[in-house]
Amino acid sequence: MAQPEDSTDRHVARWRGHWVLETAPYDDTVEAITTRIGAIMRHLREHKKRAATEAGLQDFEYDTLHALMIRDTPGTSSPTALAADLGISPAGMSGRLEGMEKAGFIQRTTDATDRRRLGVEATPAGIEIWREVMARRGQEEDEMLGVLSAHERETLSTLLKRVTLHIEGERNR
Amino acid sequence: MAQPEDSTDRHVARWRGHWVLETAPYDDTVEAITTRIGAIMRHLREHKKRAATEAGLQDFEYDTLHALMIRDTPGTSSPTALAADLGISPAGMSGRLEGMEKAGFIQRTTDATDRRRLGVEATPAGIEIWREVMARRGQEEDEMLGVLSAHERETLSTLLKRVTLHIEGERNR
DNA sequence: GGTGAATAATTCGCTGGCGAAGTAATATGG
DNA sequence: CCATATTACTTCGCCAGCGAATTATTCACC
Repeated sequence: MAQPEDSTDRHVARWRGHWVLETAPYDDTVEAITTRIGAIMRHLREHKKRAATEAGLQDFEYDTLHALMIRDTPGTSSPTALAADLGISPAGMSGRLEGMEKAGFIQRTTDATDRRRLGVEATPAGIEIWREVMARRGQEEDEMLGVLSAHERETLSTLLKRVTLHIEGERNR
Repeated sequence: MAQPEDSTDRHVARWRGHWVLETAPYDDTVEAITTRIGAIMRHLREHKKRAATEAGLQDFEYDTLHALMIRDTPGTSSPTALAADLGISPAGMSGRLEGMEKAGFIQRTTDATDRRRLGVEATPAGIEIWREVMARRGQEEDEMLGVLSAHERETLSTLLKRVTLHIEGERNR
């Protein structure tokens, strides 16, 4: 039962001492949750980056392929829609697609009925390398969450869902 | 009891149909957890960015001040240590400090005993504006996690801690 | 105590990404 | 139908950050 400390415990303990917000009282548990979520994300992000690099992709190339593959229409999109999904500017998208087309990961196709529109398609080579990275990420996620029992994972997922429902609901109000 | 769907539910449902990893069986709950953590992080990150901007700081300036303030020695550090905390290169740090010193948020001081070393200190103005952003972030975190009861927050924090202990333990092995 | 290794920060050349302006094509409405 | 607005992407000028090389200082040890 006596859990050892994680870095967040140390952070919060230090924090409580010299930072008390006058306006809102400082809540250890809230701070601990957000800090731990941050730590987990950082871990996953770094692992993703490593997996991508080892598969021969730059981080942003993998991100682009990934955004392309997880759409409702997997492997097909438009530059504008992709940019929106990725949270980058259309200008940045042009640059990425240029390089990735040259590298053979994606292909730009022209739309027959509207010549302003482009299509972006993942090539077989792109899909293959993306799958490679995905497999590694899946393994890492399983490994990471393997410390929890199936039941605990359900609990965790449900609690997180309450939070995401809340923030997604906010946006539509 | 019948919870509505969040975006992750939709993502996972779509996903299950057209993506099954041959090597490791695809686990809905694991995928849901990581996706939701990602959604929460993105929400917090965007809120942080907005709060910083509204307070008159660029995102990276706030990050720098923050890293400086949450050290064991709050408000004081060296460029190298700060760069390591922030995960940026020493070269990038030089640039940031240059701009932030001009803007009056931090100050570089010389070390009396070792003239290679510099000190970085947050100025009163820097601390003030950082606190402003912190207050907003704290409010947002409280608001976001306010959908959970205190008891549920404890549960969530504990489950997350099991995970962070695991990934932190890995690193020291 | 002088020479070579190590350490701290900066400078330099380059890259990815941004916002704004530009180009090209399609939609709209009088 | 023609003029104007809108939409989709690209180009341009700029900025933040990276890795490598540079400068300045201190440490280590024979």
